[in-house]
Amino acid sequence: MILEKAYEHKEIEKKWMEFWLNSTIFQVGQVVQGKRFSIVIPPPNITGGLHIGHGLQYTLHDVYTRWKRMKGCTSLWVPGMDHAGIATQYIMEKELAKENVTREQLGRDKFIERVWQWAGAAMDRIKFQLMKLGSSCDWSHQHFTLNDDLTRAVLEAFVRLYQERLIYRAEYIINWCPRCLTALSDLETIHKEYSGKLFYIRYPLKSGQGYVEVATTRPETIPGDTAVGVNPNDERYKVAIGDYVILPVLKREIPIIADEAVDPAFGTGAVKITPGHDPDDFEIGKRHKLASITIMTDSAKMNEQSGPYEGQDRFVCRKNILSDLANEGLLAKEEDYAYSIGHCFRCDTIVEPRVSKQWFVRMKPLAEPAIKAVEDGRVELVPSNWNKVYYDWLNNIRDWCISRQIWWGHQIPAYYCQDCSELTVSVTRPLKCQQCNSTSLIQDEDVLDTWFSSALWPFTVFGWPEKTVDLKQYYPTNLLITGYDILFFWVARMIMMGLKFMNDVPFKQVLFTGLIRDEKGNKMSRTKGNVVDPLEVIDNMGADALRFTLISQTADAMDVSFSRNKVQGNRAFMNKLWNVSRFVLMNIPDEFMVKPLRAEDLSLFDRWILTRTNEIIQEVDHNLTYYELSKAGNLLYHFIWNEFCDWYVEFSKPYLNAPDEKRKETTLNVLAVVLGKILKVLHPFTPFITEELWSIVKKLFKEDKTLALTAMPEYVETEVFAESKEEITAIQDVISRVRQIRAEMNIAPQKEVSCYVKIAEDKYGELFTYALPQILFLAKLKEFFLAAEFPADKMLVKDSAPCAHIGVDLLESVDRDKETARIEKEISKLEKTLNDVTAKLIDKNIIEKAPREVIESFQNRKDETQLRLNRLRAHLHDLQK
RNA sequence: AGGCGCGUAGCUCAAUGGGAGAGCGCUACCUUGACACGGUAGAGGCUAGCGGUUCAAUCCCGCUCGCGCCUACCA
Repeated sequence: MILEKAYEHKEIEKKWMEFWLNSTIFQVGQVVQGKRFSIVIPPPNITGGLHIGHGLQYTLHDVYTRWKRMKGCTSLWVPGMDHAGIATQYIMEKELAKENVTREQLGRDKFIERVWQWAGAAMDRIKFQLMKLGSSCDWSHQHFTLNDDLTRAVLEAFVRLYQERLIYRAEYIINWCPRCLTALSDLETIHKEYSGKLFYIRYPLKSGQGYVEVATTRPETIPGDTAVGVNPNDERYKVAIGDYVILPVLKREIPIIADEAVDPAFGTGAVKITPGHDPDDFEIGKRHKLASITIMTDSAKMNEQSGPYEGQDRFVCRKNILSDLANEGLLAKEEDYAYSIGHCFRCDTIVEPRVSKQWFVRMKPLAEPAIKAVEDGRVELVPSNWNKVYYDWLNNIRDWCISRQIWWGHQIPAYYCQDCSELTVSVTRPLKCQQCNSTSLIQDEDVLDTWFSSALWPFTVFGWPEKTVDLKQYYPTNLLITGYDILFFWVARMIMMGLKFMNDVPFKQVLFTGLIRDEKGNKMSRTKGNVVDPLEVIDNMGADALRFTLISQTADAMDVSFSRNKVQGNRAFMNKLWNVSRFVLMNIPDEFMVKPLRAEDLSLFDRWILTRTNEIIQEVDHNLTYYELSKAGNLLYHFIWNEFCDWYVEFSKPYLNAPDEKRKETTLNVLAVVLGKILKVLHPFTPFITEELWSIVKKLFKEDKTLALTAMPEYVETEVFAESKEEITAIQDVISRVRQIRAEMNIAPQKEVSCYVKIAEDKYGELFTYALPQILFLAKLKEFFLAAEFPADKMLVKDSAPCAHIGVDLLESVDRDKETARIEKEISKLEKTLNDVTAKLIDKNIIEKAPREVIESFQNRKDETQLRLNRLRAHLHDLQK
């Protein structure tokens, strides 16, 4: 079978994608024996398609899933998606806006129905994208956070935490998005640097004798002030403590209080206290039993508490208040001031801290075991420099606001009695109030933070709270792969919840990936328009090329710049692999079957490539074990291209074209064996092309399994011949030197010349004689002579390698100037090396203190360099005669 | 403010306590029956700066400069 001349990924990827989709080879059985590997997907959300960052993460998932499968594990990758409450609702509202409909007009049920339609389409699209990428998920295990089974589990978890008082409902200051009209957790509030102003405002003393000056960035919250705070040790204000000031604008009396939290060095040392709209002030207010006044509506317009400003947007109000203060002479000064300000993670609106009744998870008791799990190694973070960040966050953790005032999500299973206002928390709707038996119960309107359900993902996908076989077999999972950006959002919370509900960690290792940036290192974002669509890249250059590029670039969770050029380079690599396979198949006769290799049949070249193949197999295994993905990728790239293709295949050609049938057959055997191993080792990285090639090559081995289900090759000691490497190096050196001379002397590539070598050691005589066909072929030589002395009657162009002194007879007059220049250049290089190494060898300190091996290596380098230098100097001398 | 990371060839990035590499780009030659998504040869770097440890530093330590990110209740 002859392959097409170039690798065309489109047809082939389509073929294997359909095969994988329609077969059950990636489905794990109900009850499995032996080693297991399980990994759950960080569920992509249904707001849109996958981006290139997903592409990286899911490629790594697939590499490990396939690798473990080929290493004999029952390998399960659980796919799924999450419902992304706020984000999805945001998008749906925008969709509805196109139809001039609001969600309120539609009503909750109809709205949810619409979102489900959207979700269905989105999930299909994501599944398609995952398939395009080559993902070997078990689709029979697919989950969605809002499906009935997971919903039940989420509610169950909520109820249990509530019963243990780890979930509570309280009035508290939270981050409020005035656009999404919902509470946000601290993590969903993105702090950004903001160039604003610091305003100094005078609050007149009640006595009428002067004023206290406060500094604030938010004058519009003045109507909410219920005190002015100073530090108790601040001499300037000691006498004022307990006194009252008149709140500007509203003319209300508020006390001057003392609190340690006030920094005397900042501003004027006095601060307005607004418990209703500032988290710190809220805490101070609690300590001093101050009133908390909410001065804005839920969409951040000033409310009736703001007197004349009622109805104004908060930023309009700021301007107006400032101008009123100025008119009254109460605005002392303003100065430029940069500070950070919270924004909604989804819609980027500036959040408004606001007091409201919300549901919270008590985090301290959950965080402690999670810290311990990483400390004692039950969970290993890779790379481990994330440990510190993880500990730091958990040690300073605050309670987690989990209620959201939206419709799309898990509705909180809390029911309020309309008659006695008793609260009942229950997975299923209670028939009557537990207190008064009233049947008039209303469920809490709010839904849970999406991340609450995500935190439960590693066990809910296996059927929790039922004690299922899956749960027993696949929990804890082996590995979690995700971006470091959701260490807190997700990883830490999963560990906490896993320990809480399963009494065991959710995964043993966490591999963090970097973020993918554009070619210039900028963050990708839809607004910048620099996002890369993985499907477009796959269509143009192939999924394997994309995968291999992503793998080769990822190291130590460092951010990577995505480069189309690199994908192009790897597409060329795929083509190279295709063509070397084509070469092997073209040379193999019909009916040929690979026979077991016998050491005595192997040529030097065979022994060498088998040695290298085994070394690579061992190294790649090591790299994957230690999450050195880019090393593994680069290793394979260079082995396949620069060793197998550039050298072994070329060495093999003279044998394939020679009459020695036995030699030819062994060579074909080795070509097939090495190619087969390459396809297997490469398969987790580039599944499509390797499956396709294997589907043809496998006949040679009388195998019929699909490549994904074959066993990963292992290091075979009997196929390792250490001495072959040095011998091959000598042969390569001779060939390279001749090629160099030819190139520098502008000898036409097709012109065959003669070559004379004076070998450095006897053993090379035998070696070069053995490799004569290869040397003649690859150096494009007519004749190759082993000589004690170079023939005196020839004008040779000479060079020197460690194994031999080489003279090439160009059969034309040598340009003496050119040759002189060439030799002088090389001499100067060698002289530098010689000087460096000689200096080391006469340095007493080094001689006395450096290890013996190092000294020996210096000595060897010196001898070798000296030898080559002598030869070239002699040659130069001859030239100048 | 604290923490983390980065600074190596034109670009994107590797590497190692003892001779600095790759991919792309660039130059020259070559359409040679696996491959022009190719081949052969080549140019290009006082490894950000300063100091320290060491016989030896691109690598280990400290400082400086530059860049990026994360955390934080600096009004």
